[in-house]
Amino acid sequence: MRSDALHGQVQPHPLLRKLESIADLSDEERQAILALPMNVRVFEAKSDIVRDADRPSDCALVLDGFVCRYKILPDGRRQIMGFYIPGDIPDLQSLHLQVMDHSVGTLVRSSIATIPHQNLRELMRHHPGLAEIFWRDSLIDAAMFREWMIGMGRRTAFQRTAHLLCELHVRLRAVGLAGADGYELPVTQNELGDALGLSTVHVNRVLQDLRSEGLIVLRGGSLSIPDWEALKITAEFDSAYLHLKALARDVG
Amino acid sequence: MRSDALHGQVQPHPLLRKLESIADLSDEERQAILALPMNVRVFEAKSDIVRDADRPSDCALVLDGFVCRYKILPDGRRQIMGFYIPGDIPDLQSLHLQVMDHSVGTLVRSSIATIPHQNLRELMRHHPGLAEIFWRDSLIDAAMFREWMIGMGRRTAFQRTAHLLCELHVRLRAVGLAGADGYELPVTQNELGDALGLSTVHVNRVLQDLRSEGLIVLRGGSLSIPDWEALKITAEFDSAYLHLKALARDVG
DNA sequence: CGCCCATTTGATCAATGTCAATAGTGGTGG
DNA sequence: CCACCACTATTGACATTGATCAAATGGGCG
Repeated sequence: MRSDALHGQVQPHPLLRKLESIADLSDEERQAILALPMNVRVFEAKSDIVRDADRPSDCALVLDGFVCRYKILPDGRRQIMGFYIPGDIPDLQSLHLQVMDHSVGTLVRSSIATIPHQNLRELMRHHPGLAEIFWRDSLIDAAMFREWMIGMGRRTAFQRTAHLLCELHVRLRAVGLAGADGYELPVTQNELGDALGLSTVHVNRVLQDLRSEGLIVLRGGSLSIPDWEALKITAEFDSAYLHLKALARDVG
Repeated sequence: MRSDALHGQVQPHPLLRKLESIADLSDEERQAILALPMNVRVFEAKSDIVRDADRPSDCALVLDGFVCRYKILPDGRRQIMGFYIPGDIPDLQSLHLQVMDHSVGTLVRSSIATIPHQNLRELMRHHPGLAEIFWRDSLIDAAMFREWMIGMGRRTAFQRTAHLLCELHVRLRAVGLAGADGYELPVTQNELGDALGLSTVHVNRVLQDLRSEGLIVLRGGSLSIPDWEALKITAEFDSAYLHLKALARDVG
């Protein structure tokens, strides 16, 4: 038994939380995770953690904050390809893809733990079960990319925006970082636009539409969702693609 | 030495070709791959290999043909999320994600080898190097999703279409299935639209533009690219995201 | 020959982008 | 505590891309 199982209030390691949201861990595996060497470093808002074309020698675990994966096109336009929250390792792929094909950066001041590839490789060599779980995590990441593709290819700006808000809600809840009816969303409309493939101006209008339909209350980076079912329906949101372990009684 | 190394003309196993395009294999690993049990089955054009919500117990290896990953939305619209060619295993993720969150189907009559999960797991248990390579493959898949997202979010229909044609060319060449200046593209304009997030009508117009600019010659499923550099430039195509092993002297 | 499917064309419409200006808002130095 | 600054949000007018609808053309095949 882990010691903090005695009182539910204690926050376990963010990475443990995350992994346990998508798979079961043995005590041994938990210990091994906790034993990983981590170099914690605080990044200011809007700064890069890893850059396009880098060849990282370690992975970045988000401990606190809000991070995104993005790519800048030749003409300066930016596409954000995913948001990452505490417990996520946005550059896990660098373990097996030497060269970064995009960048990873913070949206707000974030604390990031750096874990050498070498230690991750050793961990997985000794714990094949964990290797599977990390692989699984990267597959879920890919599933999120697919879902975003569906949105950008076939959903309206309105639906797509609602869908993103649903995704973040479910993911944040899965690691205990969202309340029952909302969460902190420290993302500017410009950043939302880059993630959704929309202009800032249009994001602004879509958000107003979502507000006026009573689907969201968004004010100063704080989002609340008065009627989850309604939002879910307009977004055509089905959390199956997140492949979370326990969705039964939860949102989703 | 593998026996067919004696004469370069012999086509090795499609899966070997594919894996060797993204990583180095030892002779032992090659043998192990060749020893995989495969159940070959021919699928007619436009038929499903695996369906959304299925729980597959094996993976599908494309031996011949042209396959795609897609999802149908509630209102019937379709988004194609990737094209798969001989050597690809489009549902590799089913190894670690129990439930399919989309479908995989053929575009043309294709022969598909079915490999039980169990055998793949055993293979990887005995050959951890192969596990890494398969993981790497799934990460490259994810990189392609990201690139498509960039296209749908931030590129015009024109650029995006050109980009897709570039991607397919490089991927087909990497496994020896494309000539120096073109390849067979057995995909209807409707299917292209579903992949690019465009209407069929618009795809038609974009293709005409590409033709009239002399960037492509497309006729009856046969694509030729008169000036690769020109197409690459208009598409802003950089093959880095495909993480192929040898791009040096090749297209890319 | 006739049919089915894919391609092509034209006309019009709707969603979203772009440009430019105006308001908030929070943080900072004085 | 206040004025100022930089960034973010909001609004309006207009431009553009790409969707939609409808119809015609073309090709392959039983």
